[in-house]
Amino acid sequence: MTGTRAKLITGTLAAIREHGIAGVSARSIAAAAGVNQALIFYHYGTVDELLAAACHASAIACVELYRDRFAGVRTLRELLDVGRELHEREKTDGNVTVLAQLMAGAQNDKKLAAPTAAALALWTDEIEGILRRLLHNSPLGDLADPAGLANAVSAAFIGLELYEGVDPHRAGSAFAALEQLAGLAEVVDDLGPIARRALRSRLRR
Amino acid sequence: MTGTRAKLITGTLAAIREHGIAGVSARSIAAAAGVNQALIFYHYGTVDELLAAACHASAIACVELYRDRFAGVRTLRELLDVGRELHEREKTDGNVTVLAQLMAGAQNDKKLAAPTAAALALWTDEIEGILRRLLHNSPLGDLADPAGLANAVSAAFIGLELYEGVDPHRAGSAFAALEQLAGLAEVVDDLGPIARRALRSRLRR
DNA sequence: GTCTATAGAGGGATAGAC
DNA sequence: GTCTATCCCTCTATAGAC
Repeated sequence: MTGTRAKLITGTLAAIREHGIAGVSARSIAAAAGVNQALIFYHYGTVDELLAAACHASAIACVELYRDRFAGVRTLRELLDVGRELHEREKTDGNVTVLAQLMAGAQNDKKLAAPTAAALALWTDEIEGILRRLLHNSPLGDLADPAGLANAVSAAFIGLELYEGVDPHRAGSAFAALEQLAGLAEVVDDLGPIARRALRSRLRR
Repeated sequence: MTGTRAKLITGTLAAIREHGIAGVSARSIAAAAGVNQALIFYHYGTVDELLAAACHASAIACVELYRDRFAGVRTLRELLDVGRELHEREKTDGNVTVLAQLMAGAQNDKKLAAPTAAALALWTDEIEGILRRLLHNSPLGDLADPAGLANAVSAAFIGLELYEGVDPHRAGSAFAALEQLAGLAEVVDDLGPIARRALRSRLRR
């Protein structure tokens, strides 16, 4: 935690959160890390390389932090609760913010695309596992693609965090609407065997 | 179209698309606009002001372009088709890309927050109108909040466009999964009156 | 309204002492 | 590994000629 490389990683994440991808620089990172600016180039060669390393470290750490929480999810309701929790903690923690900024930067800086995609993949793989569990005993199970849905969920979450920083009130109403919608999915999930069969046969067409 | 202010607006949008929010500058904008750099400050005072004006102009024009298309949407399927069309045209047009970059920038540049939120509101208001129509004759109608859902839809779309620039394959699978899910909603929408009543009574609890 | 020129700050990256 | 000092570039914004 006290090594220079570690300081640079946490400093980079702090700088992205504070200044956004448009405002990060070797100087702002070094200031946040409390480290000499030249050390960035000694340890990582270029600023992009450091951003890539920080992106990787952040995703690994954050997914690790939520692994147990994710493993305990048994219902859609619980998945939404974890989402809420993640969203609340975002105000102080800011992991999704970092990912969103890197995604925005990666659109026009192709050296950032691969590390950003890898970080996203860590999240979506985790979510895919959860969805696979949730869908297993659902009448929707064999119709929904867990991997694709996990990607959609991640993308939506990224979009919502960006929305939050621009129009918190509307972002909040979006979260609320999604929870209402999930209530519907729970009802479908909870149908008796007869209704279930009817629904499935309809879905087949 | 040939006035300096108009050139600056279209140049700004081009520069955002080409360089992202991290790479736009008075110089890159002036180059894209084919105009002297000092004119930015003469006409708009600061780069942020120009970004705000371009954001507004882009949203107005793009929503206008899709207004008739939106007005014709009668089913969820048709809404998804418009979404697909918007997504396809995004590769050459890039209006959502611009919005996403401005949202990313607005997280840490509070002068961008209000114009970006206003541009988003133009989109969500349009989508809200569509959803209100779609939900009107649906058993879900009185459970779902059209405004909140419209915000969620917009946020998800922004997230998906960012995803597309970083991992096109996974973004594609996300789109596909959402279309599958919409197929389910269509079935629910298409239930006979008896099943409908049963579903509604379950939802009430 | 448009141009050139430039001030003054901040940027990435390197050389070389320690 | 870490530091200072520095090169050279790009940035925003302004002054002043046309």
